Amino acid sequence: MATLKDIGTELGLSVATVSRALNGFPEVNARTRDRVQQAAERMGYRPNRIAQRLVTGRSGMVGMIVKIRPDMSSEMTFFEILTGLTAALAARDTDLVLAVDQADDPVVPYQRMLERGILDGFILNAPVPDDPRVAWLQARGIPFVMHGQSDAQVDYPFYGIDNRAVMADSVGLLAALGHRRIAFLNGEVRLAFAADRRAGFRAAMAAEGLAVPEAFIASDQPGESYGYARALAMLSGRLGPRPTAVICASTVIAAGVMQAARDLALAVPRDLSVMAHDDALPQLRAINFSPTLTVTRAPMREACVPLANHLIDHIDGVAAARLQTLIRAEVIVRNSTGPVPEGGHDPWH
Amino acid sequence: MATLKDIGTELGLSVATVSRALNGFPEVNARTRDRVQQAAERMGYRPNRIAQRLVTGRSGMVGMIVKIRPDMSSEMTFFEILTGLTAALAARDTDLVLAVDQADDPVVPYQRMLERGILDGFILNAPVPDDPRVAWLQARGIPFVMHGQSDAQVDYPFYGIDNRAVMADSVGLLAALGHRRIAFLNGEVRLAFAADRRAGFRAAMAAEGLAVPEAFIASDQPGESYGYARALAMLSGRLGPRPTAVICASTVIAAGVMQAARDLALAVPRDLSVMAHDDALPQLRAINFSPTLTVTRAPMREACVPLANHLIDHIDGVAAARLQTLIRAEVIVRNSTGPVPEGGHDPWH
DNA sequence: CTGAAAGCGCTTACAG
DNA sequence: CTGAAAGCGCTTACAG
Repeated sequence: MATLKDIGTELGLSVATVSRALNGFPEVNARTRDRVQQAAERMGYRPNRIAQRLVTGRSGMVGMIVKIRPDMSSEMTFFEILTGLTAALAARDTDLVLAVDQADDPVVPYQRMLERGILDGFILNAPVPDDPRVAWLQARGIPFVMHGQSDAQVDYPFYGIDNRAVMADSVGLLAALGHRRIAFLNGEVRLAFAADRRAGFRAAMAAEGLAVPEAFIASDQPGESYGYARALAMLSGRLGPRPTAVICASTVIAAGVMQAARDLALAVPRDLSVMAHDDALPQLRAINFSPTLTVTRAPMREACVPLANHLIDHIDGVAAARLQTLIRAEVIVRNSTGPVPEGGHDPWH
Repeated sequence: MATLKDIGTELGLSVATVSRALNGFPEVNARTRDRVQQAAERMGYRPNRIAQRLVTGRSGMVGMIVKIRPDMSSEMTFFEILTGLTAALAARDTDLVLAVDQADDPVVPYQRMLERGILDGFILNAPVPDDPRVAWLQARGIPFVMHGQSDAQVDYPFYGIDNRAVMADSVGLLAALGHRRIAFLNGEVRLAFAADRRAGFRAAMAAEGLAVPEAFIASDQPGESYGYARALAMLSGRLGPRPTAVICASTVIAAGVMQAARDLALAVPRDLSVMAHDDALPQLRAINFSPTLTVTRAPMREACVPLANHLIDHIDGVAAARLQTLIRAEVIVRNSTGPVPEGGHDPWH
């Protein structure tokens, strides 16, 4: 592998000049720069990242800890993030080091990764309220960015969607169609995003003057069978009055709800309106549902670009306050939502 | 962060001695070693990996390229491998850098990763026959290990299961139960493992003197719906004589076959024997099937230990010939296989 | 048993 | 505009 010294020797220049030429310093003579660049090209020069990193004190590597959950939806999401993130980081000359969390203590895997001593920072995901990882990393001055933050009142970089707005938009859309009995199949409420959505749902329902029976809110790991089972229970009437509309935390859950509707011979949207939040997972596209699914939409993969940039900018010294992005999900009305059945029309009777 | 120099200054020793003490060189005085180790502990010393790597010429990082396939089974498998691999690599003080392959050319992502200049080697997976990545990496002298190799006649390190033996064992077990019409729902034959299994299936059937109608072999990305659809087609009799036993390339496929059997009111194993190869994915355990599934079994996660060690040993200079592991899957007879229906008993008539 | 020195391949003040 | 030198934090022959 050619080094700066090799190029310098070849051209009768010092390594300092070669380094400057290659790094585009303005003071180097234009002809010198050209000669250096051509020689570098010809000799197949590649900078030794390790050496660069030793002197700059940066490793060019960031870490992410993934938690195994036996749930397809989180795996699809993880793949999507992995795709977007590795591309976005590579554009900033940064590598992603992964580890799998199998521990109980939330900070242990971070500590273990840090001890290996080669990380500039972390990408955190799946925040919980008062996430213990935040305090731990902040106490040690380790840069990080939080993915999925939806509360803007924090002092660290994050990227997330406004989950309260998601629920306000969803409830608003259904209420405008006349629905008053709206159910919500949420994700796991121990996660911040789901807690925020639950709060958002309650607030939006209250704002519309609508009641929220306990049976209308469920929460679990996203999965088709969860959606199916809960929808079946709610729609069978076993749990009390039946909802005329269901909001799902994800398209995976919506797939289960749709199946339950089919099994109960309910037509969507005539008998039941269904909508979901859509992370744009390629395996389960809202547009392929039958009928096509009304959603609030915020793609995961694209989100990885600002996510990666926030982290690297923060490592570069940009203040956290300037690295906080809260985006509003897009509302896309398709064919799974419609007016409430007349007079609370009950197709079972 | 404390350095060797800090410890040396503290103790009145040279960095060389401190380095030797910490690295367990035999020549250092026992008391000196103790003092150094205590000081290192007290001062929270962590070796700077970057500096170590600059001088040793090793980065302590290996790469893996994952290919996105919109198929749950490959995602479950990937998670399983990620879990085992990061743990096994960490035990050898090595980090895993991941990238996602979205290109057409199979070597492009490897080239791109290599250009970033910080990898000691690669873990390859999902080999195809005459895999172009092999020649490309060998031409450049880049160490790698192949996961899923099942042909031992190669000159590079690998870990894999003997796929021909898998089929010989499966066919042998069913033939011993009297089955003569055995179908095989294979994976994608463009992948080496599936090509090997197909060859193994044909050879094993021939050895038993059994015919293999074209309709009895299918091949596709593993998935429940594939298993369901193909089993339904075969068992309906539309494609000719019906099989009395089905071998599945994975438990995911077997889940689809079981569902098809249920929908056709066929009892397993009375009317149909079902078996599968089992990668021991925690999300879909053979023991949770009803009836419990007879399998050939070779866990993915455990396989990552020898896989990681082979690669690192190879980077350390161990000859490829000593780093080739071909294991035989275990045959586990459970309740989904039984004697062939009497006289080729046909439950449909 | 320990130390002084060279070196891994870069970057970057400091001189000229 | 270019070069000589110091330095990033280690490892490891080479002396003593």
